[in-house]
Amino acid sequence: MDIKEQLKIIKRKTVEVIKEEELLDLLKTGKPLRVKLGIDASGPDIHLGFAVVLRKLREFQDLGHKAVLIVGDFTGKIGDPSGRSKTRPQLTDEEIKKNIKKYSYQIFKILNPDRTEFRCNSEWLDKLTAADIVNLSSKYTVARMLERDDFSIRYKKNKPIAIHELLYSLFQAYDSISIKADVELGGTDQTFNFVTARDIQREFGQQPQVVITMPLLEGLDGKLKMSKSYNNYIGISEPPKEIYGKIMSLPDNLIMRYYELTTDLGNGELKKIRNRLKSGENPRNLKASLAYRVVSMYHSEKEAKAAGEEFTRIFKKKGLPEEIPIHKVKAKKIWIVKLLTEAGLASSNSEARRLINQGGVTVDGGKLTDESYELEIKKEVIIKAGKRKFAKVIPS
RNA sequence: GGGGAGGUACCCAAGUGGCCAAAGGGGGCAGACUGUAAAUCUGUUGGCGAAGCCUUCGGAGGUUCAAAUCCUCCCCUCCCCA
Repeated sequence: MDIKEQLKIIKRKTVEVIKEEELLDLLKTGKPLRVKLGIDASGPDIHLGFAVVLRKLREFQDLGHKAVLIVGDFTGKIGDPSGRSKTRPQLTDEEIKKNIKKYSYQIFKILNPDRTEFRCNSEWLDKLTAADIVNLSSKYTVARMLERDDFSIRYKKNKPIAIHELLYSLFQAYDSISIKADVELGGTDQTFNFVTARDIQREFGQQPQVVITMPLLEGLDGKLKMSKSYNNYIGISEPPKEIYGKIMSLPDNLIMRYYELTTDLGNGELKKIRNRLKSGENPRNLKASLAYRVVSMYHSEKEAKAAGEEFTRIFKKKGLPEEIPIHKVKAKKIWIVKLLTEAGLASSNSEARRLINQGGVTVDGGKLTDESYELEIKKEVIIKAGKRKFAKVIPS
């Protein structure tokens, strides 16, 4: 393919390419490029935000380049030695292996396995001696580290920054050296690390990597970036109706953003959708077709359709879902509060009481307001708690 | 090493002997409304089958009828000086 054409594809929907001329030169060589992407060894769900980056990586693969996935198992194994971060628990080799498996299952929904190389950074980081680490850290200064937004904010706010956090930045750079990355891909929040890597690579006599950053997708709350720790994410391997429902719960002002970043629609089609929104079409419909698209991408059109129908049934028509979890009860009579807790509709008796008092509980469609009610279990009964939780209670 | 300021629930943050299961905000949940799990408004937000009790304000002890609050020791963070 023509190099200009390649460049155009690569640049689509990116935020920044550092530097474009260098990328052009690399493309001109005609060799498959090594495109680095770092992933977390703790193996969380891959969400739509990360998928933005993965889909870009897939585009590289389709142009004949190689994806090099770096599993951060070194940092994973150490955990956070200061114990400050709960999100960095210590992982064993076993767990890491399991996580990689779990990861690849999700990743290959997007990437092409034939052009993917999985590497663990403990491969080279484990081998570093104290002398190596001193040498590596001599290549960078504290002042430059503190330029990083995240660090400078914390520093100004008198929040702690542990020294190993600074080191981790350097280790990431060292990853790039070890795998001889031509390009590194990631979200805009990673810019600093990626650029640091360029400097360090130069110090080690290596051609600096080209840095390509992608926009950060906002999460369900509409404000913060999508992330597991904010619990505002949509995982690509979540069940179809979860993905569908979560997209329906997006704030309306995020509709276009999601169309742009989570689908492969081109400018023409995006424009059409933008016009439909402007002309006053019910945003609900546009969200529904977005949800349909996304579910189709990661599951199938058939499942997307089913998820859509289910959504209409439950929320528009206030009906019942297709499948309702069954809860068997032995006793002839049971206290409603206890039943809600046992059936998993409430996490504690207190919460169950709250639900009842707030009018969130119905039994076979009838609202229940007495928290001391004893329910007789003679036949099958459908309990609904809140808008989305159901249980079918049957005598056993 | 010396001096100072701090550590409160999911997060931020008030409270400096009883009225404190702990203000306020964020987030979560529920209800109303609707176009939907949008937006907006209202309510609610430790646990235990009533009263009452139990656990929770960095940790361990102590004083007191009573401790987030006072005392002792310890751990952690930040600032200034060296």
